[in-house]
Amino acid sequence: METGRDFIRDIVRADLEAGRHKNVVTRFPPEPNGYLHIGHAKSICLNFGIAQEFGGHCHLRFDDTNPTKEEQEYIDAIERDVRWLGFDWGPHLYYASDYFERLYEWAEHLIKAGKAYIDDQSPEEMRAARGTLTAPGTNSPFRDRSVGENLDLFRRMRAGEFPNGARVLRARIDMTSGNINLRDPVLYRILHASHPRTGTQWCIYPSYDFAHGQSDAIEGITHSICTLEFEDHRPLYDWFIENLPVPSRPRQYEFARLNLTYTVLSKRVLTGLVRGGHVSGWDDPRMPTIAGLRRRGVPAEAIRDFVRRIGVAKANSIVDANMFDFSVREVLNRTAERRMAVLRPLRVVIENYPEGQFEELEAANHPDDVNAGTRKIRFGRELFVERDDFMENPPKKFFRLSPGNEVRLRYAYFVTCRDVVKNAAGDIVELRCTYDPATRGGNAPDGRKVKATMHWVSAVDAITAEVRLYNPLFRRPDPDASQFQDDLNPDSLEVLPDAKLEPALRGAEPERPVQFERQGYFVRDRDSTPERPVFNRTVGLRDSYAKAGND
RNA sequence: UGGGGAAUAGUUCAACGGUAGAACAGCGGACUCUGACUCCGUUAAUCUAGGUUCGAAUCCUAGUUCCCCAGCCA
Repeated sequence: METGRDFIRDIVRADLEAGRHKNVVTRFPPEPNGYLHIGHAKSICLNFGIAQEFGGHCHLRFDDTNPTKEEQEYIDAIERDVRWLGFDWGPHLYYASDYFERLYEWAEHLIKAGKAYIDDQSPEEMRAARGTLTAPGTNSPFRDRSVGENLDLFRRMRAGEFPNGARVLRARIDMTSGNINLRDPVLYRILHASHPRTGTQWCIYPSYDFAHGQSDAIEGITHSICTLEFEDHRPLYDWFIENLPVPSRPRQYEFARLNLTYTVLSKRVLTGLVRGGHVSGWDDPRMPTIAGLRRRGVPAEAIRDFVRRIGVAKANSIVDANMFDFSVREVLNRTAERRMAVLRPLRVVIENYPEGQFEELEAANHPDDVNAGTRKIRFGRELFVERDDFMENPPKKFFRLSPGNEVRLRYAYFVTCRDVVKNAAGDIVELRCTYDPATRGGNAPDGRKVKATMHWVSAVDAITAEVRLYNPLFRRPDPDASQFQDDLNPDSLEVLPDAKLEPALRGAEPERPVQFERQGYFVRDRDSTPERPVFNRTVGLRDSYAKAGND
């Protein structure tokens, strides 16, 4: 097992060596209020990865303390996505809501110790009394209620005697603290709402701060790993652990969340994209969600490889999306079988090939893997080639088809363009070519070379398909999350309605990407029908010709 | 002007007082029945200023810049 080197693994290793724990226990704690995205994948790989590497285990725990935002659909989707990513929580599936009763008892414990009180202030009053970043807060007029009164009020809160927002339970810590999280944080609020798991059993719910660390302690989590924005919650996390009779002593560590160029990894924004109809759903292949990436054809292995490459640190950063594409190509180049498909077809007639005649040629399924075997493809008088592979007036560096130029049709013959047929509007509608029968299979006996090999599809055999090309959802490398609509890329989806596929693609399976030679990696989409397959482009092949500015 | 963090090639991450290194991106080349893959070469960095030390990215001091925090969200 390759053990990565990062500051968190260093800490875990040191703790184990020092005998502070005999077993490492981590957890991935999503709130079920949206789908998981590539940023969560970083956390999942970190938490489950550490557990694997050090022989411990990792819990999946839903942080379901806010019933107004959480849904069963998200719980199901999250489980599915974590599993698909390749991780297993075994029997360790938990919910913060499993601990509601114990958390309630611990709240009473704090009240009895004089360390928590019921505040009747309105949200506005509380905000005003909290002070500012530079000015201290002021004590609530309800801060010194008796233990008896606090207990009575808290029990009546639980009993449902008060409407939403009427009162809260707060910790009594320090309204003048420089750390605003310590200015008497809210522990419980009244929420008359149905919870996906506890139904209407409760009408008061613990806050994140009051639930998270205690849940960690209950489960015996040794290393509670979260993102940087929780760094200044750590003193509060520790305060609860120290002031409550918890069964273990977890510690929180923070790392920098993932950012990727040309995308936004914010649940708020992703939810906005879905609800605003900017995408077709959480699994729209343009989405950076796990479900979207899966539908686009990205293998789980590529996501894991990517996460390994980017490392873990505490500095805010934005990873170049090229790194992600690299990992995707890395896996797909190795695993995807090759096929030929013409995305934007241009008809070719081989003038010296007999009408009605066909022959079978053999094509390799993978250039570097003979075990992948071969398949037969049919050649005939009428073919399709890529429109981009022909230029009537080619620039100097263009090696593909042009009038008078000879190229190779992959696995077939050398052909030469003899004539260009246009319609009344002047558009090229057909190419007239000749082939050299001596070059069957793709090599010339006289040793002459061609500078280009092109993919093609036999016209009578071709399957017509819809192909969807995806471009970044945002047009700026660093989109403004607060007004993401302004930065949306209007060309993020490009639909090619008339692609021509070789017949072997009829049996393409979902989640089994193939390479369309010279184009990229594609996968069959679930929108396919028997009559009309639909393919998604997972990622294009690198194209040094286009990159050189030769579009 | 409060509290908490972070600063190393264009980007992401290493170097844990002892030769600043990798990956991605870029550039150049080789190979090629995918202008792919692969291979070779190459450009390129310690936030600033002092100090400690034989020796500092690393330790100390002062400063600069960036990020997070004023939900009854997580």
